[in-house]
Amino acid sequence: MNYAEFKKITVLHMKNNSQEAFTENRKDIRVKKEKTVVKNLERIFDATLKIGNEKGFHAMSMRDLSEETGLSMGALYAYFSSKENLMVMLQRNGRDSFQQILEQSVDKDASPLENLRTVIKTHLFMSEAMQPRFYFTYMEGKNLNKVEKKVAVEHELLSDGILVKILQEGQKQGIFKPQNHSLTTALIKATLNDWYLKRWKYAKLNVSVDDFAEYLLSIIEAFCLIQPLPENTQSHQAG
Amino acid sequence: MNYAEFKKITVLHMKNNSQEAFTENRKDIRVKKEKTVVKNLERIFDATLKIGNEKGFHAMSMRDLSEETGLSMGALYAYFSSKENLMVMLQRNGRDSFQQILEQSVDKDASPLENLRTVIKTHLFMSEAMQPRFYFTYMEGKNLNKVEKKVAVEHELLSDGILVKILQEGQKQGIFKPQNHSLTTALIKATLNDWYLKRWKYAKLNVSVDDFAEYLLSIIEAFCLIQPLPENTQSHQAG
DNA sequence: GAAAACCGAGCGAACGCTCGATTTAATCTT
DNA sequence: AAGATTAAATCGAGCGTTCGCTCGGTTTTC
Repeated sequence: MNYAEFKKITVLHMKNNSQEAFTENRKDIRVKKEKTVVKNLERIFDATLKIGNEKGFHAMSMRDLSEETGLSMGALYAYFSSKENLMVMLQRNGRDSFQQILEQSVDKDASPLENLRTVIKTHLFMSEAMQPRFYFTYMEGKNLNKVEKKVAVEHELLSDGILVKILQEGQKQGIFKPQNHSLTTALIKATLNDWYLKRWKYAKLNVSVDDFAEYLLSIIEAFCLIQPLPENTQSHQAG
Repeated sequence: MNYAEFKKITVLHMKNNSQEAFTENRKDIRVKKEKTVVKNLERIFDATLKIGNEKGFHAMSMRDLSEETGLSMGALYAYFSSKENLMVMLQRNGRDSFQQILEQSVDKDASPLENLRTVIKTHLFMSEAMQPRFYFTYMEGKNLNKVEKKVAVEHELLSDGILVKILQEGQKQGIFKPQNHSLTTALIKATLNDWYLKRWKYAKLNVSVDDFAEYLLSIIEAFCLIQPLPENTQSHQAG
């Protein structure tokens, strides 16, 4: 699987997440008609991500958001109860579907190595397709209140668990070396996050998301596999 | 070298960086006596890092800073010309000495492998000793103006260059495999940054900074070395 | 007794948010 | 089909508060 293939299959699944936001935040939303809510929530989310990525969520004023969305101040507050509530909605929204897609990507009948490759690529390709959202979630997560911060941490550990489980299964099958799989996973996640956090660097290095995936996987495999794979024919060397 | 040894040698070198800040920002500072400036700048920097890490720099008000430092609003503004100027001072300060210490840690007579190990540990141990500063610099860097952002990017590329050079030299000597050393470096940096960005996770995993260093190095060596080292006697396996 | 350092009330501007007025859409009546 | 009625959605000036920052006055230092 490469990014182009992934996009065709999965992007549609991720688009209609403002509909989820409607059902999950019904009580905070004063507008009745679902169609209207979905349409305007998407505008609000997109605008918030745009401005938020440019100058940070806290520096974004509701007047900025009003201008960007074309909605008045009053209209905006029909879709969320406060600025913080908007932030929480944005953080929650998409997190569940992210976890879900990651878990669905695991194939029970496939080998641990195949699953390792699939999960890493899925994570990477999702962040590529929704870079502003991932960047925003990472950077603004620290400004959440205690409760929401705890929820975010638990979600991250849950997501880490997918990889840990695959590594453990691989060890059990005698394919992967016995190692600290939680730590391996943490390091893998760090590099996966870097793809959307340090976009400018990889653009400068002329590295595509497919290049990145293959390179990262070759590192992980060199470390984890007991039986090293035959050398890849494509060269990794820079120009 | 482990963290305890590092701390004894290098921490003193990093403490007096508010003195540098004085000489570099003389024109923006109204207070004359160097001793007074150094003392109060350190209080201001420490307080800014503390509050900034708690609630973000933008959410920190000058009244917050006044309370935390024990200085009045008027006194504060004798040490910087604006809130943004304070941010810029903090970002610049320490960056040069960081680069300098990293470069000094490279030993021309040592092997590339030794230098790789030293540089990675030095980076890691510095971020451990000054975690609030590193966290602040990473998280608030995006809120800088265009010029300062460009300076930050150039510094990062400069710092990456140290590792790239070591990897290239290792390849030349036939110790390291021919690979995309810039990309390898980017991935290494991503994991190094994760150490101070996701502190809670490594605390939960009960991983010390020394553990982290050794584990990361074993991954890098598995990927880079042509002649694999004999298996480490200490087990990486989790409990 | 200057000079240096510090103080903190107060300025205009911008903030998050509200609410009565207004416009738009949906439903009912004939 | 057209007008009347009601409900839904939007509007934006204005509220109270807080923001970054200043400056005339006070305290500290030498």
